[in-house]
Formats: sequence, structure tokens, C-alpha cells
Amino acid sequence: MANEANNPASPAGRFQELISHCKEYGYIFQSSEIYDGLAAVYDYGQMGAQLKKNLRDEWWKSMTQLHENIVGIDAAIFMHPTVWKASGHVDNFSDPMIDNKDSNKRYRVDHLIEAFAEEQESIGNKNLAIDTLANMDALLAKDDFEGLKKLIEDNKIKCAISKTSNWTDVRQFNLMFSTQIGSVAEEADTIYLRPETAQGIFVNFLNVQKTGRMKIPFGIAQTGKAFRNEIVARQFIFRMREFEQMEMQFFVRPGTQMEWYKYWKDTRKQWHESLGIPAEKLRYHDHVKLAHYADAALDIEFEFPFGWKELEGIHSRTDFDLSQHALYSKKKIQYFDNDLNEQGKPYGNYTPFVVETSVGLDRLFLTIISLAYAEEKWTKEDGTEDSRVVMRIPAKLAPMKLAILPLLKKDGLPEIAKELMNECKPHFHCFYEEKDAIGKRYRRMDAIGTPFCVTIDHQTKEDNTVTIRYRDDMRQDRIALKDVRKLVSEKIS
RNA sequence: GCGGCAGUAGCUCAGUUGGUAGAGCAUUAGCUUCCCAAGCUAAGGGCCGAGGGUUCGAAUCCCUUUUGCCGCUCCA
Repeated sequence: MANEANNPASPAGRFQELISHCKEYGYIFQSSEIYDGLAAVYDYGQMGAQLKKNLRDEWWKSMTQLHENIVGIDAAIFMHPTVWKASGHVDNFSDPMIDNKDSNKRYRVDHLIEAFAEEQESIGNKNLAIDTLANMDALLAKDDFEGLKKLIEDNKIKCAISKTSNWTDVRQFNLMFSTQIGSVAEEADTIYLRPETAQGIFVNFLNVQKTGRMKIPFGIAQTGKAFRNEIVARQFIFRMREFEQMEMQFFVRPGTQMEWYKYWKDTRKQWHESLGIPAEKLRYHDHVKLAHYADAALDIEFEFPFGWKELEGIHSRTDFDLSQHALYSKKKIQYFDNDLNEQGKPYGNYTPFVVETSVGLDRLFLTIISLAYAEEKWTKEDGTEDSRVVMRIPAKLAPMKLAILPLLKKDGLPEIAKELMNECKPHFHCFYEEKDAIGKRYRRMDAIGTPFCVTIDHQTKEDNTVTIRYRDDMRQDRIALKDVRKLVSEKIS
């Protein structure tokens, strides 16, 4: 078990090799690597940034361009602090916690001290109980975590399981990162880095609905960074503290949310399959325990190298968010529905219900590359062994589409190749390479996932044909030089 | 966050009982001109994750810290 990650035959070992490969070929680097890195933060390299952009573009197109009733916005990461009060993010996650080092049991500090006070009261130490609680309230009020820890230690409060007082420091497990902004309104100087992009859509509901003259049902889509101060962030880019979401909030008439929930459940899974993700690698996972805002929720899970994990969430969020913002902002956030109901009268004013689709772009990236990565071995005709590492990224997503390779770097072949390069590069990403043996260049293109290679040879000068070589099956065809651009364009669309 | 294991050139690793670092691949330049890597020549690249300590002397021992992996825990 201990060496599982080093065993190339195991899924964990293959995952390690994928991570190495990502670094070696410019897909993903650890953040600030020259300073020893920063835990669970990663940078996308020259290849990775392009693949990520291609995925984002694909999603954006599927949402906004292909749905007439969905529009896209780009809200700021900083938002008014009250947004997070309204959404419930502040109050639900701000309790100071403490861990017992022996039992590894985690306690809410206030619960731990209150339990101690009750116990003291029950054995007659009423004054101690009252003093302790008063102390605690004072310390909590000024967020004095050191003082709270001292209070626990001074009273020799013990863990119920380990019966020891071996405590960690008191920590606040708020999932939101905070920072300061120059003086604004009272209580507004602490602002948060958004833990989800959804709120930027909710607070703009009226703006978009009115200026876009949107009629329900309609959606607002957005991609962007979100930040969560996870206690444990791990598994490469699967759980990062800074990550990118692609979210769409679909506003519907109350009572119709379940049919739209089903619609998006089906539609989103189909979309993932359209990216080449095999259906058997995807499954639904219904939430049993629902969040405070939801009346139905499920995950679309993918079988990652480390198991089935959430790739996308579909949530029926009811009117919770819009109602909360109406309450906190004291603005009326409603929609007037002129459609006629069964009685032949307009549905009138109501707070729309929301069905949300929320996919992690980084997770989708990981999905695509973990499916694409393969190490292959075979025996050549002369009996010797051969092998390659190939990234079978679907052609429409691949960061580099075409490699243009003169067979030799003389005899006028580079000139023809560069001409083709100039013809193709306005239309898709091309890579030019004239160094090393042709087979070696093919291998390099396999490793970064370039789906097509075109080789210019002496015959090209005679009949204007070139060899096109396909990454996935290593097949080679002879095609006309003038058809290269059209053929590749078709294959990547 | 807790516990265990680990951190040597871009990658994979070797480095004997402590004496100031090596290999293969990769990279760069040139030769070769070859349609599926691993042919020839040469070159560049690490102060051994970081900081501190022990020692005449540490990649090799000790402490701290950081990063990664595994397990547990957490994840509105």
C-alpha cells in the first residue's frame, strides 16, 4: 500500500505519471515552484492554458451561443460583504474550532466550554461556571483565539474520548478568504474572495433580465475564479484553494423547477459525453442530505484515477438566493410573468426559482487529460520493442492542432513548410519543427497531444502532396498540400 | 488538521560506515537526411527542498520548516 503511488501498474501510480507528464510537457506546474511551491495551488503552462481555454470556450458556446435564452456575464470577484451574509456563507462557517491531538476529535470551542461549565455547575461550582462562560463570551466577541485556548487549558478541559488536554490552537474554519479594501461603509472594510461565482449572477438578476429583456425561463452563465480555504486540499488539481467554476443559473417559474432540473441533468451529462467522455465513466449521485438552499441536488460524477468524484453539480436552489438578496438589500427582486395560466390570467409577480449547473473547469481539465493519457508498447516488424506516451485529447480540444514538419531541413522543404504554416496559423494553432528525425518529432507531438502532423518531403516538390499522420492510430495518408488546411479545420470543428 | 513515508540536474534515479555529487533519458549546437524515438561529436544544467545545529568536515546525523504522497478527518 505504501508504495502504491510508485507502482506504474496501479491507478495511483499511473496518476503520478500523469502528473509528471503534465509538468514535463508544459501543462501544469506547481505554483511558485522556485520557492518550494504553495500547497494545493497550481499554474497552467503553455499547453495547459490553451487546453483550459478550449474547454471554457466549448462550455461558453454550448451555454450562450446554442441557447437563445441564456446569456453570459462576467461579475467581479470582490462583492459587497453583505452578499455573503445574505447567502449564508458568513454565519454558517465562522465558528472557532479546536482539535484534540490524541483523539483527533474536533470540537466547536463554544460547545466544549459550555459542556465544561454545565459539568461544573452540576457538581456545585456555580461561580466557576458563570465566570468561565462570561470569559468565553468576552473572548469570542473579540476573536481572541489564544485567549480561548488559554481558557481551555487553564481549566484543564479534557477531550471526552482521549481524556487528555493535548489541544491544537484554536482556529476559525471559515471557508472564505478575506482581505481588506480601502475605507468604505462601516463593516464593509473586510471583503471576501468569492467562494462561488453564483452570487454574482443572483445580484445581477434584475440588471440582466431588464436590459436583456429576458423572459422566463432564461439562464445567466458565467465562468470565473472562486476561492475556498479548504482544510484539506489535495489530489493535484482536483481540490484547489483557487479554482475556476463554470456556472449557469436557470430562472424558472415556481413549480416547474423539477422538470428543468431533469432537463439540465440530462443535458449536462450529454454535454460531457460530447467531449468524448465515455458514458460508463459518468454517473449520477443524488444528494440525500440537502443544503439549506436546495430542494433537490445531484452530482455528475466521473471515475477519476482516485475514484468516483464530483465533476459537476446540478442543484435546484428554489427561490432561496433571490429572496435572501431581496431581504438584505431591501430591494424587490421579482419578475412579472405575462404568460397566461390555466385560468387565462397572467402568472403575475413572483420570485423565480433557480436551477443551477456548476462544473469545475479544473476538474473537467483533469477528466480530459486522465482519459487522454496513455503509455503504449508494441513489437515492431523487426522484432524490437517500441513505445510511446500519447495524449489522446479530442482534436477539437487539443491545444496544438497541427504540426508542420519538413522531412529534411534543406532542399527547399522548410520553405514549403513555412508557407503552409503561414496559411494555417490564422485558423488554428500550428507547431513548426525541423530538428531531429521525423519519428522523434512524431513522438514529441504524441506526448503533447497534437492530433495531426504533416510532413513535407521531396515528393511534395513534384506533385504537391504531403504525408498526414494521425496521432491516435499512427496512420499515414498522402493528401494534396492545398487540402491540409481544410481537412484539419473540418477535423477540429 | 492528525499520523506515516518521501524531497538529489527538465524527467527517472544511484550515491557505500559523514570527506565538498554521478548515470540514463531530455535539452542546446553540429554531423547524419533517415516517414514513426533511443546513430555520431560537443556543450549547458544540480551545491543535494529551505533554515539552524552537531562535526575538522554533512546530500549522508539531530531539530525546525516547506512541498508531495498514503491513511484518517473535513468539505454549506
